[in-house]
Amino acid sequence: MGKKIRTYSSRTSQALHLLGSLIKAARKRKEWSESELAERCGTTRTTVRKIEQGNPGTEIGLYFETANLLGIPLLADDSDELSAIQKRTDLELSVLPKRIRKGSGEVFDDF
Amino acid sequence: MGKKIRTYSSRTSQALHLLGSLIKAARKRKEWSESELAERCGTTRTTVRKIEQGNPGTEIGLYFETANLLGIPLLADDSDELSAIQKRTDLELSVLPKRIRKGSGEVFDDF
DNA sequence: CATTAATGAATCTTTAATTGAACATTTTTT
DNA sequence: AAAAAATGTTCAATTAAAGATTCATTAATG
Repeated sequence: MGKKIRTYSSRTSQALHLLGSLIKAARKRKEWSESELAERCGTTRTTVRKIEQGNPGTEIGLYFETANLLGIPLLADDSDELSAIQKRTDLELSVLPKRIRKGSGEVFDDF
Repeated sequence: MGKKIRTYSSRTSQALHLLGSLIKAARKRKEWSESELAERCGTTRTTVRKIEQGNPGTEIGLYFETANLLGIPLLADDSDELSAIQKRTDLELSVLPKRIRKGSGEVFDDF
């Protein structure tokens, strides 16, 4: 009966709202209408609209596609930097235990 | 008949894969199992798993919630910085035209 | 080495998002 | 002021994700 609602931290809402605004501003700088952006992203105006509003329920892939298309760098400024960070992360993962067991006691704060 | 498949740019896939790896590494540093993280995020292991794999179809809200919980800063280092950027973006939006018309000719590269 | 729990993986149901459409509103241009 | 196009808003139908469950595998522990 009670619908199951998902809640998000204010930090998440804040960050998503900002991301949406950044996308909207970038689109206007490029002089693209909502429909134009939607077409370029392979989606619809309805969805572009949700993205620009910072909707949490929208799939991350479309957010990233949109941001990329508009030249908004996420996580890193370029593909090479993404690779570099990926490499470091993989290295760290190879050092961390493959599985975490409760009560293992150890603390891994060496990074 | 043919299923409609959505494709993503390599840049998007790369960034999402990295984000998943960053989340996985952060979880292990905190010594949380997949189930533990899922519970804390208000979701399930199935979904946490998709996130750590960088699945593009998963909702962005859960990605952000997870990252926040693990102390991975997205877009800005803290809430105050988010607010500051939001303020600047709103200002820019107030200057940009409310609607974009094709063939308006003008170029807005003053930012 | 035996035990135990985390991870990997697959399937099915439930739930929600994307899509596509239509229409009203409002900004921008002529 | 009129026209045209972008934006705001709502809705039903389609499609896909989240959730729940089960089972196999394998790393970590005593």
